[in-house]
Order: sequence, then C-alpha cells, then structure tokens
Amino acid sequence: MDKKPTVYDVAREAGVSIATVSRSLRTPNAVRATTRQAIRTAIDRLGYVPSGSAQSLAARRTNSIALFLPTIDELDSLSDFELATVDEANMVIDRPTHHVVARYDSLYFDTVLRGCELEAWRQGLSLVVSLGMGHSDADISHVVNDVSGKVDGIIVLARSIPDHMLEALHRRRPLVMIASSPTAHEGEFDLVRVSNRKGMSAWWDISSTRTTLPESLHDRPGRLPRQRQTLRGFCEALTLRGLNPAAAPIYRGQFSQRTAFDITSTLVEQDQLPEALICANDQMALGALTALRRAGIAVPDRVIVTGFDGITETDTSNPRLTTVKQPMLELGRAAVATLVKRVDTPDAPAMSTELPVTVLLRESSEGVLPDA
Amino acid sequence: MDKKPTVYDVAREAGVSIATVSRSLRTPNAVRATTRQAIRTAIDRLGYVPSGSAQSLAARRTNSIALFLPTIDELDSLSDFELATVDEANMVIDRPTHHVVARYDSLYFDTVLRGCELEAWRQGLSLVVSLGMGHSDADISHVVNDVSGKVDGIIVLARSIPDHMLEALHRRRPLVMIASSPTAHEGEFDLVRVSNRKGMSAWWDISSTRTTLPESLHDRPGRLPRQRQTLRGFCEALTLRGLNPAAAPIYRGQFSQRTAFDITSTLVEQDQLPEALICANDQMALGALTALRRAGIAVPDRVIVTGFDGITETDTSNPRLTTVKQPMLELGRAAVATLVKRVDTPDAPAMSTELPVTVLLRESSEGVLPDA
DNA sequence: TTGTACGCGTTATCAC
DNA sequence: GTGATAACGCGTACAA
Repeated sequence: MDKKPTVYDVAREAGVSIATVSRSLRTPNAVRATTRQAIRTAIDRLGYVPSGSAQSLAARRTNSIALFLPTIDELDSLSDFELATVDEANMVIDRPTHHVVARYDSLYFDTVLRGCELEAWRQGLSLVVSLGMGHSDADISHVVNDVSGKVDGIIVLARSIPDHMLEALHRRRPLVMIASSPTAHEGEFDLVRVSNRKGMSAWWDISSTRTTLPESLHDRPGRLPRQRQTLRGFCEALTLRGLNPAAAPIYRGQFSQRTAFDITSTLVEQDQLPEALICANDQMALGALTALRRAGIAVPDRVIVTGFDGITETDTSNPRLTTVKQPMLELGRAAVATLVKRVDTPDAPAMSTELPVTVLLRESSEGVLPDA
Repeated sequence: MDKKPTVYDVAREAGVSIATVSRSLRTPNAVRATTRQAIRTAIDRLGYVPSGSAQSLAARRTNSIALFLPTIDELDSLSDFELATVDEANMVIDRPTHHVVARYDSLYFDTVLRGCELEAWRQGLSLVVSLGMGHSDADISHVVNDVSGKVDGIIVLARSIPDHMLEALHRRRPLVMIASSPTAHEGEFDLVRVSNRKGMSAWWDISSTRTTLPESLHDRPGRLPRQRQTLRGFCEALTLRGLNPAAAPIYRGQFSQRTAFDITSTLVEQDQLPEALICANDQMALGALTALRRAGIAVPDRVIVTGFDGITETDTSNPRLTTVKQPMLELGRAAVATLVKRVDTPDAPAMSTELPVTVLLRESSEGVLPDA
C-alpha cells in the first residue's frame, strides 16, 4: 500500500496511454477487448481506484448531494474519544428522569435519510450527511460551506440550519427543503412537504359519527409548526361536519405515553369517557390504550382510539392502533428527485411538492372499518 | 447564478492574485487585513464556494470518510419517483401481518450513524453514507468503488458489504469494521466492537441470587452471531456461579413482544413462573411485563424482569425496565477515531477496540438494587 | 505581504 | 482503436 496508483501507473503497467485507460472505464466499447482485458488486469493488480476529486474536477460535477438533518440530542459529549478496550461492563443505577425523549424526532429523520439514500442510490449519487448542528453559527456556516463545495446540491430539513443562512446558501447551490408544515420560504426555493391538515381530515373520517375527544398537543418549544397544523386540520374537520371545535374537549398529553395514561384513567374514574380518543401522536394513544385495558373498557366497542405518526409499536399493540403515517420515506425520495431536476434545470421556477399521509385503519377503530 | 465563480473570478474582483485569495482562506494571518477584507467582499458578492474537488485534488486528501450500513428493508420500491402533489390522503385498511419488524435493527444503525457523524464533525470530516445494499454484487461493487474514490477511508458495519469484497476493499483504502461479535477477520484490519458476552455476564449479576429463566433467541436468519454470543455469555455466567446452564429453562420468544406476552401468560397460568425473567431483548421483556401486570403479579417483588438493548421504551414502561445498553453511539465514534488514526499511520498494525455495554439498573429489578 | 508557475489525476478533443 | 494534450480549480514552493 505505497502511494495510491493513478491512471499513469495503470497505463504503464498495461502498456497503453492514459487516454485508453480512461476510455476503457467510461466507454468500454470504444476499446479493443484484448486491451481492455490488459487494463483490467493492471487495475486490480495495482488496486487502482479512480480519484473522485479528479473526476469531479474534470467533469464539473461531483455526483454527490448533501443532506442536512437537525439534531436535538447528544451534542455535549465533545471530549476526545479514548480508544481503549475496556474489560468490564459499565453498571449504572438509572433513576427516573422525566426528560423529553428526543428519540421521537429521530425516528423521522432516520426514515427521511433512508428515503434519500434509496433515491440517491438509484440516481447514482453519493449522499453526504450532516447532523449535529446546533453549534455556534460560525461553526455551522463553516461546515455548511465546506460541504457545499463537495456536492452538486443540498437538501435541508426544516430547522436543520438557521433560517438566515438559507437564502445565502440557496444562492450558491441548488437547494431543496423538506418541511412538515408551511414555511416562510414559500416559493423561494424548492419545497417538499406533507400536509398534516389533510392528514387530520382524512383520519377524522374514521370516527366522524361519534363524539370526540382530541387528546392534544402540549406546546413544546421547537415543535409548534406541526402542532398548529395538526390542530387546525382537526378543527377544520370538525367544522366541516357541523360540529363546534370549541365544544370538543382538548387535553394536553405532552406527547407522553405516561401523561396520556393518567389523563385517560382520570376520565374513566370520573365517568367522563367520550366515544373516541383522538390522540396527536402514537405514544399518547398507546398510553390511553393501556389505561383502557387496565380499566376493562372495550376498544373499539366502547371507545375508539386513534394515534398519529405510525410508529412500529402501533402494529403490535393490543388492539393494534389506527394511526396516520407520515410519508417520511417518500419525502426523502421526493427531495432527491426534486434536487436532481433542479440541478439539471437551474433556472426553472421553484417547485413545491406536497405528499399525502396514509391512514392505517386497524382494530382500535374497528367499529368503523368497512367490512373487507 | 451563471457559472460557478472560481478563485480567478474572486482574484480579479478583488484586484489580487489567486494565491492571495487562497491564502486569505487558509492562512488569514499571512494576508494584510485590508486585502483580506477586499477578498471577503468579493467572495460574497460573487457567492464563491471553493471547489471541494479541486481542493482535495491539490491537497491529496478529501477530508471525507464513507460509512456503509446494512439495510434489511425497503429495498424493492425501485420504481421512478413521481413528483406530484396529491390532494388527498391515502386510506389503507391495514390487517395484521406477522412480519418480522426490521425496525429493530434500524435503531442500532441510526445510532451508530449519529456517533460517526458526531466524531466526524469534531474531526472536520464529511461523512458519505451508503445503505440500501442488498443488490447484486455487481451493483454493490460499483457503488463501493465509486464511493471509495471520494473518501480517505471507509467504515463498514458487519454485513453491510459481502465478506468477499472486504479484503479487496481493504487493499485499496483504509478500512475499519464495526462488528457486534467476533468475526473471521480478526487481526486482518481494524475492528471496533462490543462484547455481548461480557454484557451478559455483568447483567447477570442483577439476578444472580435467584433461579432464572432466560427467555431467548429464536433462530432468525442473519442474526445468528449476536444471538450465539449472547446465549453463550449467559451460559458462561451461569456456570461461573455453579449453576447448570442446561437446567435453566430457555424459551424462544422470537424477539417478539407478543410472543413473550403469551409465553409469560402461560407460565403464570401453569404456575411455573420462576423468580426472574431474563429476556434477550427489550421488546420481549416489555411483553412479559405486560403479561405480569395483567396477571397482577408484582415486579420486581415476585419476579425480576430484565431486557436487553436499551430501547427508549424501557425508560417509560411500568415499572421501568432494567436492561443492557449497547454502546452504539460510542461504536460510531470509536470507528471514526480509529479510521483517522489509520489514515495518519497506514502501516501500523491492526487495532482492535472492544467497548463495554452499560447495565441500566431500574425498577424492574429493584430487589437487587443497591440502596443508593 | 504578494505574485508566478507548476502539479494534483481525470476527462475530452483532437489528430493519427 | 489509440495517443498526445489542454482544461478543470486550487495549493504551494519559489520569487519578487
């Protein structure tokens, strides 16, 4: 493993010119079979790998795109990592701490990433991923600048990098933003997103014939946009059906399974249980389900329960939970597809793609399931 | 947004030479403050971004590393992605299907990725991520080859790339492998991993004074290594304490919450409940917990329950679940740290780092908690 | 402190 | 078919 071999080395080894080597890699048909074979041999005798940098430089495109994801957690441990084999296991007495679990968000980003990768792969693109922003602006713009130079275009998730940097970034590189709700950047650059309002509307059909209780949405910093959207969609649906949104009781479950459990239990005790529990996320719905099961209340016969998000646990709960699945994978794919288009036609007007949610009808709302 | 501006454009705009522009970016102190300022102005008037390709080419290093992750799911939807705004929500009647949920694995990879990113960020490296392998060998080697050319080194998770490609890859680029169990590649190249046996041993201490029932490990294709390790560690721990592994009943919970629920319920009905349920993953432990709660059996007073993996749900279950957390984030960080070392000193002997698991003692095994 | 000129490894356009 | 050779955009001795 001396110096990295180059085309010159391969050319010499195979007794041809560098032009032929290059050709045999890019347009194999334009090269005689025997020479091609000689070159192949030389290549893997030497362990030659074409320099991506040189290729990109010559071709004026990197065939790479960048993806910026927000990160909420794990950002403090900035000490040097000590490389050492430790012979024992750590043992920690882990007392309850009522922290908000950021894992909740990660589930999304993870899936978006998969979507991006899937589509990038299909398009023959490499994906440069950056998360762990949330540092100083200076650091961020340094990283963003660095990465920008290595790619043909950029995908940003909402809130992954500060808004005030977006415009400047957009002026330097093709940019696509993935947002879960309307943003201030409407029409400014390409947008891919999902309408939570439509999701709520559709999902509402599940229990439209019943009195409802939306279990909803504690104001958590940084998550307001989605919450508002969801809530508004819910109210809209109510109104459309001639119900007064203000009349539907709304409880704030803080997105927490435990809190939802407590609220539901209390409702049961006070005999105030409505005919449907419409929960703003799956965790709360699962909590409600548990409370109802413990109280011996039949779901969906006595109460319908629905969640929101489509986390995997909803498929194994008892009963399985009707929920609304966000098209996270599709968001990723759409973003890449959009970016590719944008790179090809830089001057086209900004596109905006809106993806539908999927309502998964399951046993927790069986009462309104069509007889399939 | 005409043609991308280059150093030459900036130099002309600022009335200096390209060398000065370059310097003002890399060694600002070597440039007079006023010229530096002029250059800054020119740079953002033009929206100049240094070409990563050219930089890498000139510097002979890319400051990028690649990460290969395995993917188990989502690999079939290879149709073109249709960019269109759909105005309705999908509605799906989702009947139960007893598929194995690959999400289980994803949780790991996601965290490893975060670890890599975290450390890469600190080291000023870009991270090129590839998953979605599981295609034809030809496709894989094409992607691998392509990516190799763009990076200084590569991190592979076990089973992300076919074993027979690893050696060749290693001969071309610095390579670090993250494995959750011993592999055939011992000493061949750099390795970062976690010992599940030690994890099991440590964790065993939790309930060492009681009769135990390991709830364990259905043979699922592709996951055998970890399972065997875990099981062996468990048996070792038993033996160390003078117990006969063969005498400890082992039930196969298929890694499924539901199955574990059923098994536990059955044990209760048949009055065969042991004093501890040692589950091979958290999902099963949660299932057991639910069954016990429903049966009105006190945890941990009557039975101790422990899980394995440290998924977030274990922190919100009732009671919270004692479990063994795999150091996934640290694996990622260690891998990057190792790779950086390797790139700096290509000829050093292969290193092997083994990371400790963390046993999280919580209420589901409160009986044996030290009085903290 | 600043400018000149060459090299980095490929691709692509010519001739041959 | 194959071989010279000029870009590609930047870093960096070496000069000035």
